[in-house]
Amino acid sequence: MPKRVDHAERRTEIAEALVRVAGRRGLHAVGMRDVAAEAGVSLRLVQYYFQTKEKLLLFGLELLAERFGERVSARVQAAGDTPGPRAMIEALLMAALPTDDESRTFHHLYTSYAVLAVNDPALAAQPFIKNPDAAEDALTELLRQAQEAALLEPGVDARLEAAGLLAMSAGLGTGVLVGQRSPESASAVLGHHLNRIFRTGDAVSG
Amino acid sequence: MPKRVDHAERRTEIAEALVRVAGRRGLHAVGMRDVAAEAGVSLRLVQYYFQTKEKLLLFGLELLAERFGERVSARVQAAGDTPGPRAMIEALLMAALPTDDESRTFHHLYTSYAVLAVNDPALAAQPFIKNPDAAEDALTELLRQAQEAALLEPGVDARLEAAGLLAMSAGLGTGVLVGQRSPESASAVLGHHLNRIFRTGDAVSG
DNA sequence: GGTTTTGTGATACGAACGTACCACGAAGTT
DNA sequence: AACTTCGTGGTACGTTCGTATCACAAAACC
Repeated sequence: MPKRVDHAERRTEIAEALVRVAGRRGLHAVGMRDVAAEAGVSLRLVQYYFQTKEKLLLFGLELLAERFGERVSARVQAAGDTPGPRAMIEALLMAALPTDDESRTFHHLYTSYAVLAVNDPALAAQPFIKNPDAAEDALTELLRQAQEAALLEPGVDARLEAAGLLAMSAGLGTGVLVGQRSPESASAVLGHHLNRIFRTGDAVSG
Repeated sequence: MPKRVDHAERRTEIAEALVRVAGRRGLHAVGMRDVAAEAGVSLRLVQYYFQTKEKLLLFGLELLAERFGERVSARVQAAGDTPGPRAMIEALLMAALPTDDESRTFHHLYTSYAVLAVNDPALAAQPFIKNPDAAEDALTELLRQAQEAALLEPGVDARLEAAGLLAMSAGLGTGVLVGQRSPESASAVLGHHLNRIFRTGDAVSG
């Protein structure tokens, strides 16, 4: 029976099953058996490709981060067609809000991992948790470009602003996730803050 | 042996033990036996005062919310001595940042509960999770007062601003919690945003 | 072609968990 | 004084979980 199989591919399939089932039932409620069932393989196989649950979780986080990074990039690039850096900045921030199933799952699981990371050094060491975040650098750069194009109000510090906006987006995301706030209201808040940073469109063209 | 005992008091003691041990080891890792040990009582007693683990968790969340509310109120009122509404606003926002053990535990556990609430209707229905938040109303009111005193830049929408600031504070708090960011850097970000909302102090007095 | 590696299944094991049960002594009640 | 209620201890039960073990067939290798 054993055809030679691509380990990396198999691991990805299983980790995807992990993400799916954890998104549905919560990361805390997911066991090896659930992942196996969701992936349509035996428990043994999950053990075979990942030796331990911790390794599976770690890989799941990597996958999650990678997939979400791709999603955000795609959205930002798609917004690149629209003229002006604001469209890209908005795309970056809005992509992180839990507006559809995919981003909801992402927010949910990322927060779950963040909570686990508080007591788990191995998780805390993962780049996606630990890093000053590629997103912050990217957003800072976008803000700088807007600044050079004289699109921003004076007195804006690009780096601090980027950090604040991302934190706000994350915080709003959690609010949406737990049902405190609608996606529309979250994006209204974000929009208002962007309005206070960008100079008014009319004034610029006039 | 059985002296008559105050149930409410006992329940509080046990729930405090839950909060302590969960803050140390993570909510997901806490069992009834751990709570019993931490509270210095038998497993049976935890069962006696709370029939089920779910009820214990629910009560723990209530306690957490109540205690933290008191903390924030105390800080805000203490800042009331300093002239100007900005001090109070800053106190409100900074009190939520995980700068010491107490606020760290609060952030950690609140986030844990929020994650659980995604898949647990009983938790999601808890006021502290569900409500548009007393904090948002309070902050909105403070901003309105500042606005009437002509302390804010024009174009600020008090309610949207309040929501954004709270979300930012929460997001920054998570960053601090997982070690992405230092408390100092978080409060710098918050401070910068407040600076952009408040009119410059020099200009006001001059 | 024999042998080692590789992929897969089934199942067992020990620990931990939430909960339930049994027992008993001290207060309170009548 | 008899009886009921309340607080408490100890412990057992059934489940679930992560992991380990045994077994075996198809492929790869020499």
